[in-house]
Amino acid sequence: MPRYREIYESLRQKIVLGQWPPGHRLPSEHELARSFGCARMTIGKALGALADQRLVTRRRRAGTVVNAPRPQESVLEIHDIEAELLAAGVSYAYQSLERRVRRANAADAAALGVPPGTPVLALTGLHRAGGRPHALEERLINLQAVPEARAERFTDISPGRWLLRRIPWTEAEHQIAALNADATIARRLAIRRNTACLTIERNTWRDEQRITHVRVIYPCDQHRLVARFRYGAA
Amino acid sequence: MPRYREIYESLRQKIVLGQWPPGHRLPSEHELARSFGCARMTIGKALGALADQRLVTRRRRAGTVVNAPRPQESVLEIHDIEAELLAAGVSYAYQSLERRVRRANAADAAALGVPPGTPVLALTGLHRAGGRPHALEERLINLQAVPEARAERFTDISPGRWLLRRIPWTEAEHQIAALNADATIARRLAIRRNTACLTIERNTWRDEQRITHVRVIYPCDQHRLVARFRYGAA
DNA sequence: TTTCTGAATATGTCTAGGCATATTATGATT
DNA sequence: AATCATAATATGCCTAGACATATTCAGAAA
Repeated sequence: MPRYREIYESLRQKIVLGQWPPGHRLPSEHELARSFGCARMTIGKALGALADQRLVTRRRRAGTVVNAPRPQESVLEIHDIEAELLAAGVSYAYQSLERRVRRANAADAAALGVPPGTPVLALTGLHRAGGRPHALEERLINLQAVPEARAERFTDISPGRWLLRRIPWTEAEHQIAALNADATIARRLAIRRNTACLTIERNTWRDEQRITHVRVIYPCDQHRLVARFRYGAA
Repeated sequence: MPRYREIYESLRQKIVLGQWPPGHRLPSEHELARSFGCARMTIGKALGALADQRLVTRRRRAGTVVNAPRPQESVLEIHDIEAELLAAGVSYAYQSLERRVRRANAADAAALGVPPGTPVLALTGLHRAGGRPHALEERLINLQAVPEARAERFTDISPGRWLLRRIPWTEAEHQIAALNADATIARRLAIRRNTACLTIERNTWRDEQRITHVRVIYPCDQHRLVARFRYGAA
């Protein structure tokens, strides 16, 4: 284990176990370098890592101070449905239900964040796991950003995969919510009306330009999202 | 802007805009140092930041290689309910519905991850926003880990806040799911039976020791989780 | 051809020092 | 007492060089 990591761990312990409470000021880099017997830059690397993890705040002249624990922050991994199912050893298939090129109406424009009239590709499809409906996907693709999507049929390739391979994205936003299945959703997912479903909406950007908006609907018994977080660790 | 950050941004652009596709090998640190006219350590800092963001993978002798885009990873912030409501300018109150000290039964043991028979504190409470029910909370606290909770009544202080201030935690796991409100949930939240609800379950550890398990239930129209992610940025 | 061994190479880490800059503390002045 | 200029200080960033270590590549040996 490299020296700076040892120092990082040693300082981290003091913080997460409460020995150095929030607000406590750490010794200066010079002092730490002396006490650990290393160069100041090595200490700087360890303290920088603590700051990256938001365990401490560093300000010139003011020094390095222990932060209050963050509320509840977590890294959420929203996996590719296909990869997830294949990893679980379940067969996967994508089935196209609707495909339409149109000029964005008001709802499209709001969801995708483009001016009304922009050409969009609207797709609805079903992800099947082991032959049974697994999730319903409603997607809008901005054809100004991804003109080559116009030529693609998406009859049995998931548009998510297709896009992920082709279009580099720089920013994404997820919104997670619950909804009661209406008649259409219930029919397509082969569940009873009013069954609670988990929905994940995702907006994707490439440098200010909107690429796609997608809403994936999972029946409540088929999916949960898991997010794990270790306080002050990579 | 510091030099290493300029270099980081310059390299990042090449990657996220597809100029350097996945699999592409970057010039060596020495070459980059020469072309940017700086010391190797400055390049190392920039490349290290790219690696932290998982934009590249670095291996000795093999060099630095552009990664395939990550599936869909996001930073999820699950805010403290009270802070969230107060920030929105809505009044907040916590109302205790049940409080019971008992030895863990099978369900408690499974949820909290402790052996059956361990003393636990089981709490049920309602978060109210503007006087109306906002979320239902079901919590188990491991009294072996937090003995001082036995003395606390939790009649009008939210146990989440109380714990957050007192107990340093090192690891947390969230699970997000949807469920149909049963009769009890519906009554307590003043919603109709079968209304879809978003549930967030959270397990908290302190160095291997389980501290608490909590499930928060939100009616579908009262809450959505938002997670944002910038590809390759802090 | 295959396998092994050593050389080359890129990164990983570290040192010892330097200048820059933000912020705080201090002391002088009003 | 209040304000302001100045000095002290801690971090932020950087250089130039060094040794360590993992990995690959090329050539030698079987």
